[in-house]
Amino acid sequence: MDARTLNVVATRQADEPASRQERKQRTRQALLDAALRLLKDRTFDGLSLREVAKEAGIVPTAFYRHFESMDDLGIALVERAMRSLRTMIREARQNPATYDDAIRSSVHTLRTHVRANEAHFRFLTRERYGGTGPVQAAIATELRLFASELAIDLGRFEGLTEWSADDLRMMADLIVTAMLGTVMELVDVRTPDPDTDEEIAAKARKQLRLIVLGVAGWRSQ
Amino acid sequence: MDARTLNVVATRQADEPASRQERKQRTRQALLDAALRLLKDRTFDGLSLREVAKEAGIVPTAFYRHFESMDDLGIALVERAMRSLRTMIREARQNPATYDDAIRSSVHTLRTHVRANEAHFRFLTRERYGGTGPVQAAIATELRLFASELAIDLGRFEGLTEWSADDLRMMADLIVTAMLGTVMELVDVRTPDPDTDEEIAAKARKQLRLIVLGVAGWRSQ
DNA sequence: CTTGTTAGTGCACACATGTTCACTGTAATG
DNA sequence: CATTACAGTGAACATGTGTGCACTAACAAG
Repeated sequence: MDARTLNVVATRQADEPASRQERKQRTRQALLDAALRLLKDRTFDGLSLREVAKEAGIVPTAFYRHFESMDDLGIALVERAMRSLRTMIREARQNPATYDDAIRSSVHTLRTHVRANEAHFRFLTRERYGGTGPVQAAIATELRLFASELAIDLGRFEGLTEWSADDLRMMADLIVTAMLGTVMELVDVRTPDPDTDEEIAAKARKQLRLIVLGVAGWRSQ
Repeated sequence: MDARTLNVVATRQADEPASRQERKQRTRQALLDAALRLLKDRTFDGLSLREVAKEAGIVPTAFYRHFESMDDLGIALVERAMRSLRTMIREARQNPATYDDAIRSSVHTLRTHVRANEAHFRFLTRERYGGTGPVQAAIATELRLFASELAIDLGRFEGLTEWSADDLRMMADLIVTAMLGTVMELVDVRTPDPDTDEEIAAKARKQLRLIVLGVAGWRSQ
């Protein structure tokens, strides 16, 4: 049913001998991938060390050669997923001329990046809202940071240059929340096809347009 | 530390004898409450039957007299939590005169109801985004329904009477997402105090105002 | 009063879990 | 070539898990 084999460690490029640390990194990555794969229909704290080890094709005890606990693995996962997110943001940032261009291109890169890194984004959104413990905390921190940067970016748009930092932050938070909602929708589709994706993207664009239109009439109370 | 005792079953009103089915319902409720209590810092699928039974003060096997599985318990929990939500909505619905009144009173009832039923709302938001399986599905369905009703309500406001059903739905979804975000913030505060609550409420009001202001400039593309 | 129903008990089972420990084979280092 | 470092193994542990079964005691119905 699934092309990816269970024993990921065994799946190396044909017969690369590979150095020692290279192989180590490889199984470390295999553990992360295994976890990500299992997280498709399980919550992080409904996930056991043994399960992940088995899925990665190593014995449970070998897990400790790479992470000192599942929480540790979780944090590493957050870091990897956030790298995906940051890559996306950088691409979305190439200064757009108008609001409409910004919206259109942002939603486009969101859509493509989510589809290209489904597991990462699923993990991020799931654990952001549903998680507990260090993992949820780590994600919350990263996203707060991300919203701060967005607030700064927003401050450069016309009509927003006079806004207070507080108001910019509230708008940034609204946008982040709305976009995470969009990510959730994309990632929760069981069999993705371009039509439903476009539907979701269209809705996201409309939501952003609605928010942006509000700027014209805004005065802080 | 916590006033609520472990053995909830034993905690009945002094010495009410109570009928047979009354007592049954009582322990059923005790199981639901126990689960809700444990869910404060655990995910639903990181929750074991034995744990819940122990917290409720009964032996694991007695669990089956009330629910046939944990998923079953989960669904019952969704129903109870949704009753809280519906009660809230009904209160928020008393037809307000202006947009501003609607926003102010809605956010107020949101805030008070969330604080009065923290566990319910925490469960709802957590499992909405972070959950898997039947529980998450049940919540998703209920919230979709809720958004539909909100869309209809919105259609009666001035400036929105001409909107297409699709656009109303997209606006309703945006509002629901934003408000769930607010619920999350409220429920994630470790030590709630009126000041931070008011801060969160103020941000929610601003976000709603921003959205509503967008209505004036809207034309569907 | 007798009888049947049933919420809750206690024991048992076959697992799954996290972690420990002594081990092995092989790549890296001298 | 000899030695060391170390990723991965396999057996073992104490504990937690879901669930089956025979049970008890108290209530409800006849």
